[in-house]
Amino acid sequence: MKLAHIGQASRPLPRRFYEGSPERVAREIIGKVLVSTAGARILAGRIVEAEAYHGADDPAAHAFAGKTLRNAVLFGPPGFAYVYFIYGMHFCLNVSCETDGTGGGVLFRALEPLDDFGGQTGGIAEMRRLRGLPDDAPLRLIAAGPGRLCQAFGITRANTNGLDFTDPASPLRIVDDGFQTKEIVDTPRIGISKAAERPLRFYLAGSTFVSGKR
DNA sequence: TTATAGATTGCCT
DNA sequence: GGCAATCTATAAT
Repeated sequence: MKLAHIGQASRPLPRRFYEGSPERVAREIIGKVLVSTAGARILAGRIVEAEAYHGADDPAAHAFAGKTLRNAVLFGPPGFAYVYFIYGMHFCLNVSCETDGTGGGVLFRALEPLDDFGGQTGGIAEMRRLRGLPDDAPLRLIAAGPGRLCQAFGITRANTNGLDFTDPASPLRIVDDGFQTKEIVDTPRIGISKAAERPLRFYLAGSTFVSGKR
């Protein structure tokens, strides 16, 4: 699809949005829209859940042990995609935060699938196909969870790690479509065993697309 | 070199 | 609720 057809809302959030603490970025990214133009259809989803991961002071974070080949993106400039492979079968998507040289990032945990973006429709059918779900599968099964979200967008470490979210030419971007978030809830992070008490998980109050049991 | 835990998901009982 | 799937990073031998 031609980017020009997507319109004003396609302008990616600027670099400065990602500078500073992952905690602030995780909270403020709720309500923004993740957009992929990598495939045949434009895929879009509203970010309804995210978690913050710091560096040296956060034992649960990949950046905690210092910079390695795997987590190098977290220590680079803010606004870049960090994708890792976990449990032998799932990918998880993060965006780097903090200034160049400091480790930290935000994990995308759940999206509300959006069928049309910039006048293009059919995104939800494509996301269901990528997830291997039947045509009548509930919407919330598409991207409620970090692994599901990546599968729905066709995201792998090979095709996404290191992408610049702020580059207008990037196939993956985060945009503000004017959506007003009413209330954002913070809770402890999910699925970790270290520093599990810190309230660094944020989600859109009332959203049925948040991960976890219901 | 071998063992184990992991920012998860889906299927089984 | 329990647990297998299946690869990687890191700890232990």
